[in-house]
Amino acid sequence: MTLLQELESRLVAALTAALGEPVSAAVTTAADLRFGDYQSNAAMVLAKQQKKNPRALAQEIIDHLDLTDIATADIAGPGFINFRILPAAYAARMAALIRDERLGVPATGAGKTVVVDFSAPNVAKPMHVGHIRSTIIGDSLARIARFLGFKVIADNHIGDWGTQFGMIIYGWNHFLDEAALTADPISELVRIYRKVNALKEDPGILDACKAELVKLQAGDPENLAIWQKCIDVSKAGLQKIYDRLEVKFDHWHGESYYNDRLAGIVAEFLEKGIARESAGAICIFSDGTKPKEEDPFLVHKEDGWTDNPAIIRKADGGFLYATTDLATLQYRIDEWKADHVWYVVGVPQQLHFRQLFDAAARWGKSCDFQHVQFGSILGDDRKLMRTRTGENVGLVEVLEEAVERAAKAIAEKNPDLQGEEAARIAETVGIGAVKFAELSQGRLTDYVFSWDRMLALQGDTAPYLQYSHVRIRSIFRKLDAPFDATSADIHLTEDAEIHLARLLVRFGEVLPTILEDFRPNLLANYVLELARAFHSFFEACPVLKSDEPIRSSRLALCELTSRTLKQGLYLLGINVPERM
RNA sequence: GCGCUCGUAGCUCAGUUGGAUAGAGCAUCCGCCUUCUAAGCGGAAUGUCACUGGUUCGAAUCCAGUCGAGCGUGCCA
Repeated sequence: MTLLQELESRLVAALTAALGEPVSAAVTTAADLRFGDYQSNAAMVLAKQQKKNPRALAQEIIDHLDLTDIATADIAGPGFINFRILPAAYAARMAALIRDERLGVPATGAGKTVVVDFSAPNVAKPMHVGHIRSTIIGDSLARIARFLGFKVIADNHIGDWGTQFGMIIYGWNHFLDEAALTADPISELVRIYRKVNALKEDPGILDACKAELVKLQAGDPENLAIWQKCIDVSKAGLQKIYDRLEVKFDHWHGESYYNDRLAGIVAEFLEKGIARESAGAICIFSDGTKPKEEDPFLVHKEDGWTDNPAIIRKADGGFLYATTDLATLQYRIDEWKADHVWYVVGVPQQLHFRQLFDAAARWGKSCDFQHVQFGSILGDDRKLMRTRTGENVGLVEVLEEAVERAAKAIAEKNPDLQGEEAARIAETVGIGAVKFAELSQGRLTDYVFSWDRMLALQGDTAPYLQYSHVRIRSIFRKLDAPFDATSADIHLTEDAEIHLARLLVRFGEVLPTILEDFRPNLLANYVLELARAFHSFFEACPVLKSDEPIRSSRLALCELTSRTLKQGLYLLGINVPERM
């Protein structure tokens, strides 16, 4: 049980005793350290319901509150109950956490299977900075869920079957430069894609592209061979980026994986009356089954509310991503026994997911579907970055630049580091900086892409966090004999020590809340606070030069901080160097 | 038109779901390396929480409206 849960259960016991009936109450971390460590506004909430005086009620609660060996409590302001944790209680927690491989994190996901659908780039298009959010946020959520005990299936649902292949095959047949394809396959695919994209104003060419797509989806061997070749080179290119980012998938079930199920699904939807034909296409309509406020299929047009269908088969017989998504969701439930599916996809697709989830419900698929949406990365013009126009910054370029800047910083700040070791650290620091920039902000905010913002190395950044770990390791490097943290007695006397303990205890409290709203930035905030607490401790409290038993106590505190920091950063997908 | 996501310090952003004097980082100013890595620490300064009303003991947070930004709204994904 976390410290917060312990306080909560004691508070509930006191409330029940005071009021003579069971009541629930919440404890939160204190808004300000002046008020203590934790606080509750239960007295004010209940006083309102029962028309009592909040401070008097708070006193009544405190009279029934048993906080022996944990904390002291007092009343403040309009009726807050503030808890101050006893240093001895923190010390006891520290000793327990040092022996706990899970660092106090409860296994809230045990027994549940979650499919995390993230990254999902279109193959044969370059990954640009706009793709970074899904990849990094999704990977972090997958890592966090795994640590919380979920069975996690990370699935890269790549766009390998869409309309762009009509254009690519057309381009392959008309404009392909074989030499360029051998030299740099991805760039060549991008080049022909953009070339055809620019030409498709011509209705003749557009039709030719559509015809190539229909041939492909019908199984034409020549187009299939071109398609396969495109997939292979694209996947190899993507894999390089994922390796560099240390992002791993359990599966790459792209859209093409579900191809042979699509016709059956359309037939089933028609048969069950969920879908019907309209203007030659097969569509899912709401048909007035819901009030318009909560109906994803109704959209307002100039002439009023109108049914806005999800199209699952085009008039020309082709299938769309609503169709593949239905097939995919069926597969994930039937084959993977998913209890939850998290789609880490941008805000612009929210209408699609509302319709998809609604259609799935009508289809009888029960599962917790979540669209984990995130804001857009905008260009300098404050417009969305788009692949088609090709003006935006490539993902590889961003990583290269990040590592280069990190290398420059290392050369400046620690010239002793040289060669291969320096290069490895630059990679860890540079990539970490990019990931942290992404994960430390709320996922819904739109932002304008900026090199300095994404690659900052000062302040609230990954290097600050990595540096705190480096400082800890440097203490242990200077240690003459091996140190066993589990046998140390913990003594907390200095403010900086107590504050460090205060934060170490919170790791297990923070982590489960992240998945309530899918907000890795809460973890980012936590590790920043932890690192700040450590840096203050490091400046204020000598470790190796202090006398026993303080020396061992502080070494144990360092060891626990090191593990917690490393684990927290790992869950954000960020590595820690031994020195920097 | 309608819907969605937003609007917080000079800049970039947090704000634990209605709580106490709204917080960080950057930039600015003042201190700190004969002591475990100064990519650091300590301190100062910085606000009409877009605007107007409403709900209540209490609002950046909830409701209504206005202004502003981005996105979406039938055969792309």
